[in-house]
Amino acid sequence: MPELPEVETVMRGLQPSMEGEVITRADVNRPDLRWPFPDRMADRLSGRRVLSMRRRSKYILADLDSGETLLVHLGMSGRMTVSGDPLGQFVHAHPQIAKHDHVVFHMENGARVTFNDPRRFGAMDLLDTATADSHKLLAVLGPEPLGNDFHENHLVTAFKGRKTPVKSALLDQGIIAGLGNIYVCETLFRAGISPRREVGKISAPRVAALVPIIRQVLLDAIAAGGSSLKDFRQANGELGYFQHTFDVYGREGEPCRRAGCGGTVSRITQSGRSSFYCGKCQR
DNA sequence: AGACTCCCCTGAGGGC
DNA sequence: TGCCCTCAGGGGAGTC
Repeated sequence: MPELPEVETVMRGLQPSMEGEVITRADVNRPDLRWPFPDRMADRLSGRRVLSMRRRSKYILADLDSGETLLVHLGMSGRMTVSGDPLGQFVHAHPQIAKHDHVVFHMENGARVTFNDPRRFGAMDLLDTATADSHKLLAVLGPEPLGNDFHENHLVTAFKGRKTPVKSALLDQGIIAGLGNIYVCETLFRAGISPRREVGKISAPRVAALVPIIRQVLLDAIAAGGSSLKDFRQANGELGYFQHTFDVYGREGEPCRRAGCGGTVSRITQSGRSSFYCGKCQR
């Protein structure tokens, strides 16, 4: 499910209920998600104040007053939703434990934050805040596409001489962090580049042009509250709606949206995942 | 090093 | 209605 825009949307939605607030109690309803939870996770969360929340790639990070940072990954089907807000800000109330509600945070302010993940590809961990960036899941990440470290030279260097298809390269979290299948497809459509194109054979100007396109695709998606296919929900339970503006993703057999193109959207499989593109205007 | 494949897991949707 | 098959937004591990 969640790529950078969805994780950013969830994190922003959680902030009003969690940032600066105390976790009175955490209910941990199973021993693991993708990996075992850290030792005594419920105890280490209970009574802690959340000092700040941020996003790195597809991870949500919450710095606690204990000197530890809670790391959350939503995997493919994970949701974090807020209910029980005493201000009535969140009308999506589900007071009972539903199927796949694996972790529930009870906030001192009355909010209840529920982590629900049917497929359990998600993850949670606790790390030392001071050395969080060197955590093995974070240390391997490339620059944030919306940050200053992501620029034309970075991509030109990363692509130089490599035979990887551009689809695979943009999915590589070590080259650029946070893109997933949907936004890579949409990016390549806007750039007019075929997903099969070897990165080493894309001219430097076309590589450079990817930078603002990637940023704009992500900003557009964040502004739309992310994309909801099957699973994604914002923290208040609402759908995102960027999926209504997909140019190629999920549009196999439908007409290309580029003005005057007249092509048809194709689907191919690359490294086990579907790529959608117009073979006529993406070269 | 780089490029594959497989796998973790549940649920939805299509064909019959 | 039900069964079986395929597929899904991520990403780590293992292999060549």
